[in-house]
Amino acid sequence: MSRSQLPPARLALTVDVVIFRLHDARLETLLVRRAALPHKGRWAIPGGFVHANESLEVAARRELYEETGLKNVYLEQLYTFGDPKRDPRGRVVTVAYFALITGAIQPRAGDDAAEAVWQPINGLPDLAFDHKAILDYALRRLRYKLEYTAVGFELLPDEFTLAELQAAYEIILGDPLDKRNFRRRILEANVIEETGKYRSGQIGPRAQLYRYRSDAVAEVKARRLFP
Amino acid sequence: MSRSQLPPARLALTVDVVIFRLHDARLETLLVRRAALPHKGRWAIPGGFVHANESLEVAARRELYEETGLKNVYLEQLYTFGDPKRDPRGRVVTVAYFALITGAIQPRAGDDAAEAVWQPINGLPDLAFDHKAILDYALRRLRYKLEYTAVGFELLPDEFTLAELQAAYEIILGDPLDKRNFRRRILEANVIEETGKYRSGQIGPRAQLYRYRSDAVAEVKARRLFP
DNA sequence: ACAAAAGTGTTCGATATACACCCATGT
DNA sequence: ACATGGGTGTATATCGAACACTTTTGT
Repeated sequence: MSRSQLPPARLALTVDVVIFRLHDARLETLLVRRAALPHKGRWAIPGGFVHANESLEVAARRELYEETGLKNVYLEQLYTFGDPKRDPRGRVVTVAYFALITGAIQPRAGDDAAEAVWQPINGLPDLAFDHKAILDYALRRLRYKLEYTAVGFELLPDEFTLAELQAAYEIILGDPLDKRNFRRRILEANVIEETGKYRSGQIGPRAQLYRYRSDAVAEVKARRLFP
Repeated sequence: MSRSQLPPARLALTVDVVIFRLHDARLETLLVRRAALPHKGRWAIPGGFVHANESLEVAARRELYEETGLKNVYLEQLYTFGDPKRDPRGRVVTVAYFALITGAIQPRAGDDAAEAVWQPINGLPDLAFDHKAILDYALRRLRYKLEYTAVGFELLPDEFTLAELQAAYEIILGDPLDKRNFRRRILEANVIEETGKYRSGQIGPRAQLYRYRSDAVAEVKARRLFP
């Protein structure tokens, strides 16, 4: 207990943001190569210190913006990692977030990163600190959420075809889904609506474009979307 | 970014532990009355500062032990609350946990608490800091977990009757369950086993006592226990 | 013409839900 | 004897899974 006055702290707080995107039919995450010690030269999840008067989510969004130039993307707190030995410099507790973005963003290396690149989830390099554990955790959470909620849309552009949406689910969940069952479920879930527009330019018939229904509820006591 | 050296921190880290128990057919949580400023005299979730070389979970277990004398109970990280204004003393980030305990424990007030008492979830008093939000979040998570996993056992003694188990679920989920369906599901889920012993001393037939199967898996891709 | 991809229903098995009585035991 | 509470099975509705063909369009 003893909550009456703040103790002098040798303590730092960071946020790390696992950023996912779909690209070339693969799930990818953004990694930076560390330019400084410790773990200089190793790959890491982008992140940094929380500023003095900044909430955790604002800090995470700031990091995300510095790396990708994106605002207003899907972001969710994941878990807080606080093992006393996780950082050799001292006590550094990190609040991990995960973000889902859309499209082909050129990453920008921050001041502490030599490079920033998209890495496919399969075949990741060794990671600095406990970042492997953080990434594994984020991936589990992404798959879990995808089965229960409509969060998959966050990885697609504003308008998409049902085939593209199904492909996104298949890539992340890792196994094929039945086309007719998929379409029925996603439509009955009432989370997307037709735009009235079509995608053509391909061999075959034009495909109806859909958009996410901003007024969709989902989530609360929702039945599993893909059991 | 700038992760090369630790900044001087005016920052404190606490853990807060929402402790649930079942008592008198009600769900209760342990609250302490604050003995010091800020929020002196108001009710709060038990918690305190994380020590220098202590992991977050160890800190949470220590707080739990100080309040209840219990070790080895169910404990799970909930969420990290870090709004810069949540504590008037300065920047205090708290990692919230929730714990499930069993039986009639006499709470012990810590050094910063004037009293520690069990409060039924319905009709809670005003809480200090952002503790109302933390408690609401914990409650949502408890209900959610109960529907999908077998975590309800953590609120019961080692041996229990099916009627007691069903009552626990009904209290927490808030609506009645069909006796025959409940028994079928919980037995088919294969998470409990007969002890061979019976509870008697009541009017009516003796009730078989069950125990949690320690080798039960559950959780991973488990079907919803009570849809 | 041909290849690629969009769109569309039905059947069958599994699971969830609703529902009522008998009997053992303690008072 | 009576009140309390433990234990048990079935019928129906709903949901999930498997499955194939036709049509459109670009090359």
